[in-house]
Amino acid sequence: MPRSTASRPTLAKVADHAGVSVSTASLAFSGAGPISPETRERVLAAARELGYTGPNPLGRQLRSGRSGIVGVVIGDNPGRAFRDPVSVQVLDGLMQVLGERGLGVLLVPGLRREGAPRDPLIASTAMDVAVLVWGALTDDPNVATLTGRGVPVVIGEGHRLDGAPLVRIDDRTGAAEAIRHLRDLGHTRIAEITLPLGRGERSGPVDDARRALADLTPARHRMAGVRDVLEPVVSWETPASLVEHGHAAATELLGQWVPNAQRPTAVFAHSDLLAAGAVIAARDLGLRVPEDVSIAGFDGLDLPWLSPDVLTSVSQPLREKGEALGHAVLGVLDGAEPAVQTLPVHLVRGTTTGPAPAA
Amino acid sequence: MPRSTASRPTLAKVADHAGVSVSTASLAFSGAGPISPETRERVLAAARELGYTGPNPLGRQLRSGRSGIVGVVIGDNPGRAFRDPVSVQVLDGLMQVLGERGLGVLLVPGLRREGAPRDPLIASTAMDVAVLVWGALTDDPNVATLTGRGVPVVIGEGHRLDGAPLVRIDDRTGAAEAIRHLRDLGHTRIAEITLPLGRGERSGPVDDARRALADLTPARHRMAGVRDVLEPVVSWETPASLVEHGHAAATELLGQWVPNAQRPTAVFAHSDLLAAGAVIAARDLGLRVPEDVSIAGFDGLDLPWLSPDVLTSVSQPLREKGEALGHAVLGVLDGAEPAVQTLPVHLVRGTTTGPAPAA
DNA sequence: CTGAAAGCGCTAACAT
DNA sequence: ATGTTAGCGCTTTCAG
Repeated sequence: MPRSTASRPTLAKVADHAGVSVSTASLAFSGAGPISPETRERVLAAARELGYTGPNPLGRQLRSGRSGIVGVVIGDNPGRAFRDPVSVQVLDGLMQVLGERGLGVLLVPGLRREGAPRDPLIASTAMDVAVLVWGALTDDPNVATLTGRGVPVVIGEGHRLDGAPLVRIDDRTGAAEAIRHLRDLGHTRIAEITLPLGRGERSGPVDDARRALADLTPARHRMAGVRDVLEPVVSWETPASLVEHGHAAATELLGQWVPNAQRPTAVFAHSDLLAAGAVIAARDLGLRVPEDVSIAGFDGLDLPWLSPDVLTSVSQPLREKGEALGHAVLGVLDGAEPAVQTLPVHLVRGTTTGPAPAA
Repeated sequence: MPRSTASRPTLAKVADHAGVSVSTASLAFSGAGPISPETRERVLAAARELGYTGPNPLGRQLRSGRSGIVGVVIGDNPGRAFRDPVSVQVLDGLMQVLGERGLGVLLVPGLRREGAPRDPLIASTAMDVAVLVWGALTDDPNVATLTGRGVPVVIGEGHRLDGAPLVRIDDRTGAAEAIRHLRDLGHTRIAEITLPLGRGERSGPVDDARRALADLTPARHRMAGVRDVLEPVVSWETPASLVEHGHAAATELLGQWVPNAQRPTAVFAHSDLLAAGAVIAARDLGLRVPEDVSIAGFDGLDLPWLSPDVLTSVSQPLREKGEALGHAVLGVLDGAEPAVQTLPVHLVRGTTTGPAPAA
């Protein structure tokens, strides 16, 4: 067995040992051409003897011009990106599809902070395609760097980009459906807890000016959907889709209300994690869900720890979204025309929404 | 702006355009040699004109023999691996350290199922080092494949492997500490909810024979730590560290007990997610925590959704573990001697453990 | 079916 | 400080 310090055998050595040419030896491994079974076996035997485990990927990559690597650009901070089950399920579907084609997924942290130097990985790692999954902004510098390098981009969230496939969900319709559901239950004072509208961790009420500036598409489109049905009595921005931020926001929205009669009777949160935080906040405030306050979310996550409550939520097909992104990547590699694909969402009623309390 | 279909300019073209040799042009980008500021600027200007954004990583990699990629082998299933906050935090620390050295992290799914063909990525993707973070078994076929290829391995969980650095936590001491805490509170009937002992999703009671076969180190060592202090009245294996499995296990352990007087007064779970499931199960059974039953976990996660309860838990330094793994990887690349590093853990008391109820 | 030859894009000796 | 040269390991025409 060769020591790790020893140089590994090369295809040339194997060919030599088997008494064939390198090109023939190459064929024995790739199977991409005619070769007699005997020669093939002879080459493989020689390889076995020399401890050659297959063509060096680096040589293959340079020759073929492809790395077999798909960069997945995750937002601000890896820890945050993966703390969110939404991201995780999308990634899962994506890896599945890419894995079947032998493509590896490279995690690339995007901008860490506003104005921070762009990640060197974005600027110089080998990748055949980059997938932007979380929070691509208009004029995102990462996008500029990548396309400048000639790395094609697939957008999994964010604005349409010329020449790049886009996979999105029907945020606006979904949000509208949730609000319509609440309105049909008799609710008129509905509060909204939003996802982040842009970079810079902000929390607090959203006014029309701020709303007009929203650059992150999920929040932007879901806010629009809400207002397709009615104007929320108050809209509260959170810095991230985390339970604790939903809790904090709901505590503001439900707890500080004087006089009590003005308190919202329903809360629509832009994510299930935020909604779950709101449910817990309601419990902590001594409010019954849904008798005193109805709460609906967005994502359709399975949250066993919210037991016995089951969130009413706009369910989005997360794995499918990942898979669709994967197919979009394959399409790019195969030279297909970039397309926009919109995945449907639908409201799933749980136990956290009910009729508005009698005035 | 060149179209994506057009071939990108090469260093040779840039050198030509700037009127210098390729090697000089290379120096202008790498900075790894003497070059006059003027020439350098001339080269960069030429590059700008031609839309050359830097050396092609594929060429560089082949030449230098390094891919700049670290493979992170995740257990069975990506979705599962990232649903667990423990994995995520470790990954976060790892990416941070590697990112600072310009190394990218490639996610590699390990065995999907028992007997499934090994992932082609393991067998043939370019990586300078592989990190095994989740559930490496004795004689793990992935490990064999990787070392056979000459890819050095760093173990983040699992058995010691000759020549490979190992980063572990002090599972056994931590578990013992948790049990000692419970015993000091007067508990004698303590039940245990374990992490998976091996492949194959199993759930049910663990007897001595099964325990002897445990191949996954976290469960193995934590079980040993428990028994350093006392023998649990019952030990229940789960198929994965998920809230729902903790819930199911605790429902068995606490609910089915006839006569009631035999019911365990405390539960130690091998993970916080399992423990959280146990807390919820206790609530669902109408048991007060900690008055009727004390519950302790392992990991030291922040679980805001368990509010108002705060888990008593053996806290492990997850980010630090990831960082230590990162440094171990750098060590391997720098030719350092492989070492074993054991990180300390410590018990953090929350609100879920209290004195044993009076008989 | 097999072999010879060219070259993917780059870096690192070595020579100047 | 710059240029010349020689590959890194492989795949892929193109001949035979």
